[in-house]
Amino acid sequence: MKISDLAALTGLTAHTIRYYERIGLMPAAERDRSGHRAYDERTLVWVEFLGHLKTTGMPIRDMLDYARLRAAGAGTEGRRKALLSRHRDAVALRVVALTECLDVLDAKIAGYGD
Amino acid sequence: MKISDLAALTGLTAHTIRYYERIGLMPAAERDRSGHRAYDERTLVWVEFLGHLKTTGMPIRDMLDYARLRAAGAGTEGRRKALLSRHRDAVALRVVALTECLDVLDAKIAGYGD
DNA sequence: GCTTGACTTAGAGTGCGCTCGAAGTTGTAG
DNA sequence: CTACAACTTCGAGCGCACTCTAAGTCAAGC
Repeated sequence: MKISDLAALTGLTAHTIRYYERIGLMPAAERDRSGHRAYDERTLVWVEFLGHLKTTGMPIRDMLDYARLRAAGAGTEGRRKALLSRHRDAVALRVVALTECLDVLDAKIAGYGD
Repeated sequence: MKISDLAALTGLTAHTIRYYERIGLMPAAERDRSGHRAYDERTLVWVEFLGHLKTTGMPIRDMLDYARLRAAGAGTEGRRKALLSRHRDAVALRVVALTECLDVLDAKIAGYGD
């Protein structure tokens, strides 16, 4: 899979994928015989997971912490779990906040009548 | 109410309040006899509403559209309602997306065992 | 063989939303 | 009268997450 394929599948641009690699969010990609990046299924899964973290508003610096723990391999599971759990709780709080704001918006909208 | 009071009540800084005024998010503040900004209750309500828009991720340029319609007064209610309705729907979609991501996170966290 | 287009690198530029600093003025407490 | 804190304006700087440009390489199709 070339970088354009990964880009098409993930919705990122090739530029962004190289940027993610550069900052350490993705491991250095394998290369084909012409020096082009070659990706496999595992990378796709990882990028999609990053997408979930991004959708939920995790800053890149925290994704980097997680990526480094993942790269460090065995022995870091506890810290990875803790990191994700903290994030999960923060997201749950944001869902509550957003839901409350929806009520405010609905009231305001209703106030404008038909 | 001075700018520091409004800042304390809203959680913004005085710097940010002046910035909001500068870009047009807030009308030019009244001044007391020494040239200091003097706010009333209505401003507080407006800033709190801006806070709801901000919490729900509305970009400042959209808040500006809303603020300009509001400043234009009567006759813009329909457009104000439409703007808020569009935003409301976008927020509702984001709540759904976040909730789905919460499931993904929970599954991932569970995968790390105890 | 040559064009075309996707790839490569390094590094500069962009848009957002603040955030801060400098330099000066004013109101209040001791 | 003097400190001192809080206010004023203007404009520069920052952190984030990309986003794009330039200059060059490479492989495949006509």
